[in-house]
Amino acid sequence: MSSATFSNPSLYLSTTTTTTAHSPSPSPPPPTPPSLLALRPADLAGLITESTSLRRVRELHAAALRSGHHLHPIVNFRLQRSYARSSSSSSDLDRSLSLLRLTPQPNVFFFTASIHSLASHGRPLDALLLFSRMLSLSVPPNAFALSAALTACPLHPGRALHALALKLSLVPHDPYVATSLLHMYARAAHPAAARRLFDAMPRRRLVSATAMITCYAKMGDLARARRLFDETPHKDAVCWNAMIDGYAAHSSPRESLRLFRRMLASGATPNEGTVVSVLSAVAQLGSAAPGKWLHSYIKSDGSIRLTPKVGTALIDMYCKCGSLEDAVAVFHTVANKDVVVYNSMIAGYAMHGRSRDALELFARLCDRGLRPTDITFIGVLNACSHSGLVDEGREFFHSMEKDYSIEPKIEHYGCMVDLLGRAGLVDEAYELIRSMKIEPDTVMWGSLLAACRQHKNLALGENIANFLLSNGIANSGTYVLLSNIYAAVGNWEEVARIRTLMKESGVQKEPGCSSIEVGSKVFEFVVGDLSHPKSKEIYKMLEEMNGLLRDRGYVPQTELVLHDLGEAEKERALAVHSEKLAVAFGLISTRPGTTIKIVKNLRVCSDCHTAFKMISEIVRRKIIVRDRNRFHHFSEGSCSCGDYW
DNA sequence: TTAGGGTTAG
Repeated sequence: MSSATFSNPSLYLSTTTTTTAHSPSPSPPPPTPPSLLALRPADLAGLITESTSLRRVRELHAAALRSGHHLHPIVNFRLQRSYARSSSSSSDLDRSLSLLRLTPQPNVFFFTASIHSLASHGRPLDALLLFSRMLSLSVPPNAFALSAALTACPLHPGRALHALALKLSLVPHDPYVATSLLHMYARAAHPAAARRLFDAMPRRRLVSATAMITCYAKMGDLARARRLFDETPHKDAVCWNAMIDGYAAHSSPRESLRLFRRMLASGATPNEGTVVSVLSAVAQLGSAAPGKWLHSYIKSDGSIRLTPKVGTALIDMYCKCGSLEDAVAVFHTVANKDVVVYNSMIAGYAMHGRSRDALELFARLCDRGLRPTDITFIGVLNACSHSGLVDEGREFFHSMEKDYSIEPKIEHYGCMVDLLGRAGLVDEAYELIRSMKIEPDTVMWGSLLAACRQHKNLALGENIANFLLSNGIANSGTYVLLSNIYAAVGNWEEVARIRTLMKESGVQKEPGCSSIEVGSKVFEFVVGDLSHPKSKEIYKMLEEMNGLLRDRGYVPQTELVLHDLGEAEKERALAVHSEKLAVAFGLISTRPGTTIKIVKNLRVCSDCHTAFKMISEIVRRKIIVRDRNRFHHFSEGSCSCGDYW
């Protein structure tokens, strides 16, 4: 439990109160109409309950203070409830808490409203403290107070609350308490404990089933989640969302999308949460057609507004589907943009290599008075890294701690290692890793290893690879990169040795896979794929392209081929890479002049990168490739990455 | 009175 999580426990935990604590508002109250001052407490209380805006509540609060009725128990309670219900800012919440403190003997209702407010405003530990304060004042808890305290409650105190619930005979019969406990175990990744509660409940309610489904889905146990989901009748949007989001969050975007279509067919009404989950699924797929369809669905459905959350998800989706223009258009339409909206747009610019735009947006974010977050800096550093902006990157990296008090995390170090490594400052990158207080991860080593290959730094590359191999933290990428490093310096004996080592240790390179969308259908290709019905035409086009490429001086980079093959076979192996097959298929099945969009699961191979630049010029078409790291926009013989990747 | 959804390097 970190003390930083407690916002200001002394505000309501202390029995002695200070002047400031008594004052509900630091600023002078607004002028009070004389008519309000003449009201009797009961009438004032009635007006407070009827008021629909926080502004009105504040006005009535001011009137209560002026007339001295603020200590009247009913007026006091109604004010507190109104603040607790509508508090959108922490100052409203604190106002509500100070009212609680003003009340001589608050009852359980009074406490519950505040506990609930704290818990639902991301202060679960403060909520728990207040709950324990209530117990210490001998106010008996009920189901309401207990379930409020359990909202967002962590496992350890949660277990104690479970015991208390048993003592009060609230479980398993009270559905609210039981479901709150179920949620608590679900958050703590204790599906077995959650399931025991669920099975003990006398009646299976939709909310509890949804909580259980969410629990399984969060754990990645999609099969169990789905079984319970299918067994649950009369599902509402939240229940559908739990399952749709489960698939989206565990790399099953197709299943997520399929379920969303079934949801629509079933007549259930999607809400904001649904579209946010489905948008993230579409972003993973990277296919523009379902994304566009979803966007028009949102626009046509009057009930789903373009809130910052929906906007963020849309921006992210468009960026990852290769349509930066649509993302920018959405960005400009979102009202009340928060920092997360900016973050998604900055990250979007970065992944498309539009570094200057990313940095400009960062400046605009600061101008608007928004505070950048750690994630903002990941986007910013990534932008620098993709364009070789070494000095800027260094500056941002230092500034995040110095000016914004954000301690760099492994992700930020990862960006810096990548930035320095790509720029050829391999030793500086290595020094940075060694200077870190955090343990480096394999990906970070991999990124440095890749830099060693790129800049032909054999000594350091070998050093790192041996370290990874002997410590058992090498992955298939380590072997491939090490082999590439030897190939780059022409040490073919070592290349052969690594290949044998790879075979012996049983590591296998993750198979590359490229997909392309044609006529709103997605086609996938692996290396040497022959499964497509149009395979013959695809290979014919490939051969034709190869001829044209050679005429322009293209030389296959056979040193990239890991297998022990003859030169001709190596060339053959390169020619049938999944991304080349996808582009060939695109060329034969789309109209001339249209953009070809490819999604690849790994980094685009450097030979394909060279080939695509030339192809874009030969056929006068744009080719957009999303690889594991970023986007490449090929056009007129060059790539948006400027060969810096 | 319950529940859930957005951004994240290589």
